[in-house]
Amino acid sequence: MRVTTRKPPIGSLRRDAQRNRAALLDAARAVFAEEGLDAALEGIARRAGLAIGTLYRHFPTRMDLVGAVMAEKKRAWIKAAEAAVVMEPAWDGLTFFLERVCELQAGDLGFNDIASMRFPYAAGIEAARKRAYDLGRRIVERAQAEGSLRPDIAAEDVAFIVWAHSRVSEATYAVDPQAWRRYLALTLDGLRATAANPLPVPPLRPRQVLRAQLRLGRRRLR
Amino acid sequence: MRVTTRKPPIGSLRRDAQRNRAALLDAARAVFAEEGLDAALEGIARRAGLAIGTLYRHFPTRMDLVGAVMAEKKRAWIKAAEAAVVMEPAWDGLTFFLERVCELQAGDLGFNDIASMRFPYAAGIEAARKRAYDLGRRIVERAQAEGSLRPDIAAEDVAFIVWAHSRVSEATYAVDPQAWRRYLALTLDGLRATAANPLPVPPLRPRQVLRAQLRLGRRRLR
DNA sequence: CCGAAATCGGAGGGCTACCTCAGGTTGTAG
DNA sequence: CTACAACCTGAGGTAGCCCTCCGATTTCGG
Repeated sequence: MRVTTRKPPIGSLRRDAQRNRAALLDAARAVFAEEGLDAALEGIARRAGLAIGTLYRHFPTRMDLVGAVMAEKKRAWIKAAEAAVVMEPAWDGLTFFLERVCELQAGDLGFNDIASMRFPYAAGIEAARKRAYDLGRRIVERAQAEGSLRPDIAAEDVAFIVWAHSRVSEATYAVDPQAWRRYLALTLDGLRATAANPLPVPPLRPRQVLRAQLRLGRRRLR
Repeated sequence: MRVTTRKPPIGSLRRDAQRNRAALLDAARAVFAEEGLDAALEGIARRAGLAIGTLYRHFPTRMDLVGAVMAEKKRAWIKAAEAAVVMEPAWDGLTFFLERVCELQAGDLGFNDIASMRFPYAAGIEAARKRAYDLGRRIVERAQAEGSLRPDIAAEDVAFIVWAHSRVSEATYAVDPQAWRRYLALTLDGLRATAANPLPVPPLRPRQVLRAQLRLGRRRLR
């Protein structure tokens, strides 16, 4: 007698579970985009037409769901940075990077949160942010070496742009989905070497950026 | 028989009520500053050492409390604009105005909300914002007439700065209370006529600014 | 077509916040 | 000192959300 019992491949899901998981991700994508990462999980389940228990079975913690929803955007973020860091002239790399990040942020409050806060217990997200910020540093330094980016800027100042943009797109996206481009262009004009006037205070230190990112999070999650 | 009953002057309060009202305002000032205008009213009452019913007796709606707490800052806002609009050169008026507004926003999430959202049912606040925005328009136009401010800016673009700054100071204030000055300086460098490069999209129309302000509010209040 | 395992539903307990109101307390005019 | 209006309290009803748990349902290999 042969034991032909074939277990389903590890990690595979029953068909209904696959369907439900996909529905949850779709709903979460939409809701997180509209409301941010602090959206009500019950609302997501409702929108997916499923019970709250099902959501928790698939994603035991909020961050599990967030991680799954944001996976693609996270990859796009890194890819943009990797492309930007080898562009020539380096100024184009900088503008490409910032434009791409802002594009990802536009109309997606969830990704805004990803880009501007920290989530100490979500390793995947933290890794992506660290990678993006490290690449950002090199992008900045290359543009400075080339002479196009004002030399009194620090890589840490990029965080300002991300924070600022998150609010701008939150306000304007529904009203004019392209409006943020105008604001980003103004910002870029202030970053050119030719625009430089003395800055009143030194940049944040890397540690301070991290603390500032945590601060944003404290208000809304967990 | 003479009726000598002297009613207390209209609007005057019993001494204990005066004390309590002041305590509520103090607590609300602190809590709104830390958490924004959507802070829990029960937390404010708790912090004032009073029962929630007392808070509601003094301030029947949240906006009554907000209005009372923000009165001074509202006046400071208008005063800054009125001073700026007659400064010479006009560029100094513009920078003074923006710096002053950002200073008011810094470390006060409540005033950030006042400056960047709309509250259709709070007439006093709406009047102040309208006045500030009207003066802002003249400040912008004067600086353009003088040639110091780039001509492709619209008064509506000032709203971008307020929105952006609200997030920047939210993130950074606790970590470095002066950091926002650096970001504002960068922004100003992008506004100089000498920094101008073509902008990709037209400014928001006044109506769109109003709608965008409402949008920010929808997420957090009422 | 059966039965075990996987999955699902949704009630339920816990929490926090909103806002109201009836009953007790306090300030003050006279 | 008194009486009453003004004031204060905090329990209580409503609501939304979190997260868990277990009985009911569904899937799927054999």
